[in-house]
Amino acid sequence: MEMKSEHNAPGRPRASSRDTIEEAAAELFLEQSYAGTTIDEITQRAGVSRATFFNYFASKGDLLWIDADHAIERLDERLNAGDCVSDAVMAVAAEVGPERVPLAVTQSDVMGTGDEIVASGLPRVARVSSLIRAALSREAAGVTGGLELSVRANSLTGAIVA
Amino acid sequence: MEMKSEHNAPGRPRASSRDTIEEAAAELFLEQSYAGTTIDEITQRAGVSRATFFNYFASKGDLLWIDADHAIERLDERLNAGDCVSDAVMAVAAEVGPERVPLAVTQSDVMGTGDEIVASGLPRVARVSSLIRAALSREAAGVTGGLELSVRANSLTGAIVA
DNA sequence: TGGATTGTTAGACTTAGTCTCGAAACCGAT
DNA sequence: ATCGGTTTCGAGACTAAGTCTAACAATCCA
Repeated sequence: MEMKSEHNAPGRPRASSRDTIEEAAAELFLEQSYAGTTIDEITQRAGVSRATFFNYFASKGDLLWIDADHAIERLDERLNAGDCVSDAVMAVAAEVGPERVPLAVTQSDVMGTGDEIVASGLPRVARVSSLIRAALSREAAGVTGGLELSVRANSLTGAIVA
Repeated sequence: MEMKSEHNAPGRPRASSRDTIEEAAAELFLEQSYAGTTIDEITQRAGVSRATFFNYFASKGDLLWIDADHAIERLDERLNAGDCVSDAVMAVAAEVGPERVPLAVTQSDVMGTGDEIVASGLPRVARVSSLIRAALSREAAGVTGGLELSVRANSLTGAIVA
């Protein structure tokens, strides 16, 4: 388990661009809306090039789900560590707290449809659902009803989203 | 209720472009995948201009959900006609039948991730959910528990999707 | 014949996302 | 100090989706 890549990484060191980009994006999303700001503007304010943006984020929509992605990773860790499903979910949910409202929510209020936002969020839901399904199938090894499994997993993720 | 706009519409008549586009797209999606065909190719084969495409479809992804959209509209009609929810859902589901597999499904098998496909499908799910929520709230006028309403609506849509 | 209305088209434009290549910054070893 | 190796950063070209505008074509009605 490499923790933080101490200080002897081969190659050029990162210029701490990631945090800079996140901050610039958060600012601009407040000033103008999400849909109203281009990647060019973000990288321009962050003082990095456009190529660097895609070096850190796979798509523009990823910016809306930074916090959620962190939470999902923690959930994954706990599940892999053998925690039971409900415990892991509650623990992670408690960690995030209400002050950590993801940008996605605040933006969906501002924007008209929020259609693109919800679309960008779908892969996260799918991932959580997949994680929980796997964990559930490990828990109840005997019950092989795949469909019922999916249903339970989906209803759980639905509860989480709410 | 205007049925089909008999034959005396003012203005230029449609050149039956819509069906032509749908057919061309279906062909190309089979030959090459969904992601592998551009809108230019589709309109080229259909013999219409690119602008005309966006005159009939709001986005490329809409092509995958033509059948589903028809079903949704029928569902809407039935609900507005006062049918009870479960009856309307069953009726529409019976209408579609298994031979009418939407392109979305066949394509998601072919493609790698199917991520974009599922994203393009989300608005449909949202719409169905919205319709059902509205109908349910009309049915049980007394129960104002908005959250429980949403939960029931969502679980119903989930069942439909499956 | 001459609007009024509607469908079609061409083309420019913006933006997200991909790709390639070269330069910059660091490492360890010679 | 210099030489590879390795990784990040940046510039620019490129594709493709989607928007927009303004012109053109076909039809109806008067």
